[in-house]
Amino acid sequence: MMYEKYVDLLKEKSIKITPQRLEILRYLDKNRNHPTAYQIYTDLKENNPSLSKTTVYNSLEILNKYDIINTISITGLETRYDIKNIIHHHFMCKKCGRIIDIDIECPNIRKTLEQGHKIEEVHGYFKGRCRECIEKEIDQYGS
Amino acid sequence: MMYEKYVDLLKEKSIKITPQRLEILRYLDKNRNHPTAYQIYTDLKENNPSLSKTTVYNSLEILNKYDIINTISITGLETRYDIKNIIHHHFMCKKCGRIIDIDIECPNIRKTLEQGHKIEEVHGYFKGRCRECIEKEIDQYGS
DNA sequence: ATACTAAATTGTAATGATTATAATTTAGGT
DNA sequence: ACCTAAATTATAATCATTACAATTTAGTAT
Ligand SMILES: [Mn+2]
Ligand SMILES: [Mn+2]
Ligand SMILES: [Zn+2]
Ligand SMILES: [Zn+2]
Repeated sequence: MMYEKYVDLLKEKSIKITPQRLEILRYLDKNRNHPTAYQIYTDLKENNPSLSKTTVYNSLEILNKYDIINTISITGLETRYDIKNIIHHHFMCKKCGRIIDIDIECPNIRKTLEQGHKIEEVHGYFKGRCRECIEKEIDQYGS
Repeated sequence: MMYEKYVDLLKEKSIKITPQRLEILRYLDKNRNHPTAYQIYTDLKENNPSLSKTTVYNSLEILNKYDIINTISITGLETRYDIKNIIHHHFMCKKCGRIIDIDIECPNIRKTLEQGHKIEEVHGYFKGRCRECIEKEIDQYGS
């Protein structure tokens, strides 16, 4: 019952069901903070000591290939992962590093299609200073 | 006269003018195909044998910091660079690897600002199959 | 023009994310 | 219960980027 949801997701796509894939899927479902492969690996390793980093990478690759998760390359440093939900953009705070969901679609797709290209992925990334960090600065140094 | 334009750009920002920085700037001005640091390095190295890879990275970093160039993290693998011109998005073809300019701004910025965040960078990335690659496939296998 | 100095350049080594490889284990079908 | 292709694992390799320390240089002051 705890993993049923994820079993179904994998069954739909006829991907082989393994405990590792289920754990990773559940992790991404519970942790919507766009973790790195390494974060997923170390967190899950606590309760699954035999888990291998390679398996995390392999699993993320196949889950992405079958459109169950998304990749985010906003930092330029490492790939972040997001379980697929409604389409949205991302905002990265350059101060605290958080990656925040911005619930908008991209209305610009038309222009790309007009030129004859076929769009399979849309990534909208903003970078700057988040509200919390701005407010903290005001508290500290005055408006 | 050949480098005057780039000398002025650096002077404006009070960045120290060095032959290496001028070469890199000129390269990015002439090569609008979003090259990697390594591509810039190897191409410039031919006529500037003493050029160091570290210098390319350092120069790109400072040029980016002073808003003379942009970084593009569309591949997720390595950073691409673009001399700053009008705001635009990028389309990457998963077949041929080209990164193509899409001349649109992002009309979604409002939503991010509404939430109190301060936007300093906007990155719009599309991925898919470019027109040329699609046409080639049709030629080969029929529509 | 010369001398000075902080900053830039250079070559090399280190880091860190990701991928390749090969041996072992396992999921799912017969 | 067995078989086999696929998945997992540990380890090593790769590749982009950064750190470091010695050398050179741009820009300024003398
Ligand atoms: Mn998200
Ligand atoms: Mn561009
Ligand atoms: Zn923040
Ligand atoms: Zn193409």
